[in-house]
Amino acid sequence: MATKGMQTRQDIITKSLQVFSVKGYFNTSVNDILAVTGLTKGGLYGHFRSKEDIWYAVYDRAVMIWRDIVLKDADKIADPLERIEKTIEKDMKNYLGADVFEGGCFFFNMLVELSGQSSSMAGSILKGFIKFSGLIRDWLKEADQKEMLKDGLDLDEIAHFIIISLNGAAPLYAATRDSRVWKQTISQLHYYINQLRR
Amino acid sequence: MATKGMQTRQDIITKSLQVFSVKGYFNTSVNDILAVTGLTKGGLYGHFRSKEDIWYAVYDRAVMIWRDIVLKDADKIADPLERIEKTIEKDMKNYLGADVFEGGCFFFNMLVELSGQSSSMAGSILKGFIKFSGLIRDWLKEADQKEMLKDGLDLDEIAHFIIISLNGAAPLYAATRDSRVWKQTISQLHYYINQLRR
DNA sequence: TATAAAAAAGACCGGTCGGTATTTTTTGTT
DNA sequence: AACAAAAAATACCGACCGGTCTTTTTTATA
Repeated sequence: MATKGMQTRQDIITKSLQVFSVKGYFNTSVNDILAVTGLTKGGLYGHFRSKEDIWYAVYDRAVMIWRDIVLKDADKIADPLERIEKTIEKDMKNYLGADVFEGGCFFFNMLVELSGQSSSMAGSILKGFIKFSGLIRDWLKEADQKEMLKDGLDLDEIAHFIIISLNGAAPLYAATRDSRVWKQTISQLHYYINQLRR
Repeated sequence: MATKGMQTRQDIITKSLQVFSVKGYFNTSVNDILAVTGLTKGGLYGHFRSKEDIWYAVYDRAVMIWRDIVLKDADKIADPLERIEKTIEKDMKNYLGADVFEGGCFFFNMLVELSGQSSSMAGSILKGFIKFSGLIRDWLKEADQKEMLKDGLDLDEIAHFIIISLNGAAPLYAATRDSRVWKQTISQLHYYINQLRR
């Protein structure tokens, strides 16, 4: 029944994701998307009602891709600190460093560009970061309960700081394409986390 | 001689800086700048030849403002590690947290938005970050020469990491307006730097 | 206060923006 | 192969984009 249409829809999302990640939201025109998909206005707007609609579909896809790379099988690592370090490594090496999105980290790029306009789009992304931060904090809490951490640490703050460092690395790598950026970030966060150990 | 004109030119730069920092480069239209300056097309284009020209003037101004807040009197602090910590604190508290630019960190926002288009504009900003990173590294080197640091540290890597963390904090604060973002970043970088001490 | 130069206003340019309505083509099913 | 429905193409819309040109107003100086 709905086979060809669904394929096209998925293709629009896949291609638009790359364009958005490189050119940003505002500087990507619908015509850019038409050029990259090979469609025409009518063909495109048969699948999406607006450019913003496309973006939301793209965002959902990006979340799936990221999660699949960074969080997959994380629960199989028993040691919570090792789990955190492995997640950091995946985020830097397999996600950012592997150029999964041509423009660097789709989420962070979009947060920067859209938060000034305080739209609901920026809110979607922010929620994602808060969720990721909460996950790291839960893992830290788990490590704390296993008495692996020093006393008196602010686990929320530490989780935030890790997210912040991962975020900060993304645009610098995207701008330079120098793999040292993410390699050094892994290295320094490894050092940082080791200092938390009891 | 050239008094009124210069005043207007400065006013255009001041107002455009805020608009660019909030709306970004592409989503800021020349009409936005006209609205905020109260000028008309003719009036504006008498002072600048293009939107990009305005941006470069804005960038130079932003550098001056940032430097004046973050680096002023840094050389008066004898202890290099203390100097680094004080600089971090100024960058977070007096620059980012003081909402000097409405949209957060002008430089980082612009780097994110413009690096995808690989224009010379992104290059200008990147050079600035590299310079800042080099400054921190020099200070670390100074600390190392004074035997304040542990052995075997990669000072370049550490400098990069500090810049990355400062950068990562900016958009998260801009999006949330939660002062904990920059406060925690100060706190965590303080902790991190202390671990470098011999 | 006359005057030339600087500054600003205002009308206008071609091109592109996101989006719509209608027609044509392709698709999957009988 | 017929046919209805889905998909895509085409032509078009008003609004806005960055930028130019000419005219009017304001400014500083003599």
